Formats: sequence, structure tokens, C-alpha cells
Amino acid sequence: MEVSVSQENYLKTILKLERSEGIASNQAIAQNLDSTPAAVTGMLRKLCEEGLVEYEAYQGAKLTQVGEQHALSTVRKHRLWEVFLVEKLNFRWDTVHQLAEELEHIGNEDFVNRLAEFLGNPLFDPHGDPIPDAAGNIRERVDVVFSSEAEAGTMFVVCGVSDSSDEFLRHLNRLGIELGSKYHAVELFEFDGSMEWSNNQGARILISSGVSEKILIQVHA
Amino acid sequence: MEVSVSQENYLKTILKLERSEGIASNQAIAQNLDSTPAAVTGMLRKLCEEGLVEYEAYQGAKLTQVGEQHALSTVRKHRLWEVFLVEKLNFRWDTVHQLAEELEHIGNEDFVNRLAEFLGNPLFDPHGDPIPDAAGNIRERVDVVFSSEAEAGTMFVVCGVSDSSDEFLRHLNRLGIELGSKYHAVELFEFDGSMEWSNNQGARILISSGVSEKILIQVHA
DNA sequence: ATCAATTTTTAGTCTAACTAAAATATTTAT
DNA sequence: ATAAATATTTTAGTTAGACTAAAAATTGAT
Repeated sequence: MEVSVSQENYLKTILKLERSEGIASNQAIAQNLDSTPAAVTGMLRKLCEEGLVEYEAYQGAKLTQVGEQHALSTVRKHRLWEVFLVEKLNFRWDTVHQLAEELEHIGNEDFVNRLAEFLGNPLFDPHGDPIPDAAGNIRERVDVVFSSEAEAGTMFVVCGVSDSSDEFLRHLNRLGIELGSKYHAVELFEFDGSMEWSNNQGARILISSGVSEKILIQVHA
Repeated sequence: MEVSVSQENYLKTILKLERSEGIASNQAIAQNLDSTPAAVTGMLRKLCEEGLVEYEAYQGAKLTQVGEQHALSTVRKHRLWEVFLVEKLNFRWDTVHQLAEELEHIGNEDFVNRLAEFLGNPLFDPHGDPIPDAAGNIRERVDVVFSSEAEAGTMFVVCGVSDSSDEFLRHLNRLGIELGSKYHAVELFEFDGSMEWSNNQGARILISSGVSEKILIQVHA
């Protein structure tokens, strides 16, 4: 049973939509993959025939056990490669997505597991996204909230982003924000939802609500 | 200028044939890629239009400067990935070819160079094949001969193979021969060209001419 | 029950690479 | 120099995989 690159991208998208919306609608899949609902119908039929997706006409798509394992394996590969690229090859976190998008389609389980082992079985990728283990289990993080929720006066650590686009990550680079950065929430401006943060050197930065709503943090005890 | 996977495989094949035969004939290319001369003609036209190959009808193909650089870069990637797979992920040398064949088509110069740097800019891959440097220079080895040439009484080190097929490498595994193995040529049997070697523990093995003609060695001074 | 939104069907497109067989060019041997 | 053998190219069409536009069907909300 050969799964094509395009098919793997469908599986990944369906996994994501299933987790966020419960079911993957045709239109949502099309939007995510920059395609059309008609094309999606065709592919869902094929994936259904191959036992990767449960699909009844007009009822949207869900992954089968097999399909979900495959999708999780692809996500696992993607995130492991991102770790490799950042930690071993010294890429910046805003430049690894496209390469990982290509690398994720190569090789079998054995290969991925060796890669994971080599990297020390990391739990999170450079954007803070959890890496599924060999069995497909994702340890979801607890105590993680969006930085827009941080109350004035609290200390926190940046531990993820909900948008891994190059543009957003480059913006964070300019602000000097990266995974592990520690800040103090100085003030929330009700007027526009923007915030002022200070770092442990006392330097202050202003964060727009658009940005603070995409940064994941853990508040210090 | 996008070069497809298939095109990169053509370039690699032409490079190989050019080095061994001076020019790459249509038939030879077809044979190497398990295709037909007619298909090769079509692809050579396309590669010529894209400036990767010099090609005049009926005259065979040669790489242009650009085409050669591209082919060398692909070979570089292939061999670096083989080093990665064997040294970092602990694959055996007879199991890395297919994976490297897929990995070699991913990413740009920057990526390869970082990979090389990470691996310590190795000069040879796990089969003893030289790895082109970033500029495309291959340091060909000197003092290397086929083991079938070893005279009785000499000591030598295995430093390469001219056949990297899984079958051959697995055969060497069974014989206990690997890169860096040291042997003493005990005797050459004129009858069938087979040889007897002994290792530094005194264990003796019989090597058929078919095998000794594919093993590259450096004779000890 | 009706209408708007969504999904599916239909019919056909596109790209990249391939093949078989006929036609043409080149090379080799005489 | 020329015929025969060999190699290459042309022609015409195939295949695979995924896509599109527009028409038809279905669903869900009121």
C-alpha cells in the first residue's frame, strides 16, 4: 500500500481538522491544501478505498486507525526533522518548515525511529509543537495558555506558537522572542488589547494583540 | 529553473557515463535508468533546452558546466546522506542506498553544506566513494587498486567497492569484510583467479575472482 | 417546504514521463 | 564507396496522478 506525497498531505490536513473541528469538511480540506472541493471529493474516495479514511458522501471525512497512524507518523517525521535542522544544522526556526515538509515524506518507521533516537527522543519541535512518539501518542502540554491571557504582574516562559509561518516567526525574531524566552507581563492596555512585557534585563517591548494571541506560554508558579 | 527528480537522475547517470566512457550514449543512459532510447531522446532535448546538457542529435550527450555542477551536487548529497545514515543512525552499509537515493533530491546548496559541516566534511562515503566538495571537486584517491591485483605476500586495507548493490555488500558482510579491514594476501590461485587472504588473527578466507575484482584496496608500504 | 450552502458528478485538462514501431542517421565492414 | 548493422529520432499515442469548471444533487436551517 503506497501512500503518495499528496495523499500524506491530505491525511495530515484531515488529522488537523479532526482535532480542531471534530470532522474534516470538504471545503476546509480544500482551503488548507489550496485546492477545490471537487478535487477533495476525488481524493477522499481514493483514500477511502485504500482504508485510510472513513468517508460517506456528503458526510465529511474521518481518519481510520490506519490513516491516523500514518498521519501521526508523518507529523512525527516533520517535527523530528525540524529539531534536526535547528539543533544539528543550526537553521533558524523560521526557515525549517519548507525543508521539513519535503523530508517528512521519506522513509519508513525504522528510519524515523532511528532519527528520533539520534535526537534523544525530543518531546517538542522548535516551535513548541509536541512530537508524537513511535506509537502515535502525543503528550499534550498542560498549563499552557496564550500570552494574551497573561495577567499583569505574572512571569512566564514562551513555549510555543500557534502560527509557524515564516512571516510570523521572523516578526518574533525581530522582537527578540524565541522558545524559552522569559518575560514579565507589565501591563495590558484594554484600549486595543496590546501588552507591555519586560525581560530580565528590564528591557520593555510592546506586543500587539495579534501577536500575543499566537504565542503560547507557561506562567511561572 | 526547477530540476525534477527524474532529471536529476539523468544528470547523475550522464555524469557517471561521461567519466567512464567520455560521452553518454543514448543506449547507455537508457540501460542505466532502466528506460528506452526513445525516452532518453525526449529527456535530453528538455535538458538541453534548460541548459543542463549539450546535445546534438545522434551525437550523444555531455553535461554543461551548470549541468555538471548540479549532478555533482546531487552526488554530494547522496554520499553525505549515506555517511549520516551509517555514522549517526547506525544503518549498515548495505541498507543505505535506497534512502540516500530519495534524500539526495531534497534541499538546496545551503542545506547540503550545513549537512557536510555537521558531519565534519567527510571525504569518503561508507562504500569508499569520494564525496565532492562544495565547489564540485572530487579528490580522486591515489594508490588504490582492485584487490585482484594484490600480489601474494602483501598487506592491504579495504578502502572501497566498485559495486554498492545490496547483494554484493551483504556478501561482504557474510565474509566479514568492511571498509578499513586489513588483510594479508596469502596466495593467488591461477587456476580460477581466486585468492586466499588472512586477517591479523590468522583466520583465512577464500575470495573468488568475481569478488576480488570489485574490492578496492590500498597496499601497505 | 424552500433556499442557501455544500458536496458530488461529469467531462475534460494538464504535466511529466513513458512506449512501440516506423523512419532516419551513423558507423562498420567489405 | 556502399551495403549492412547499429544507434537514434520521430511519430503517435498511452499512462498516472492530480487537477478544474460547471452542472446536478444533497443537506441543513428556517
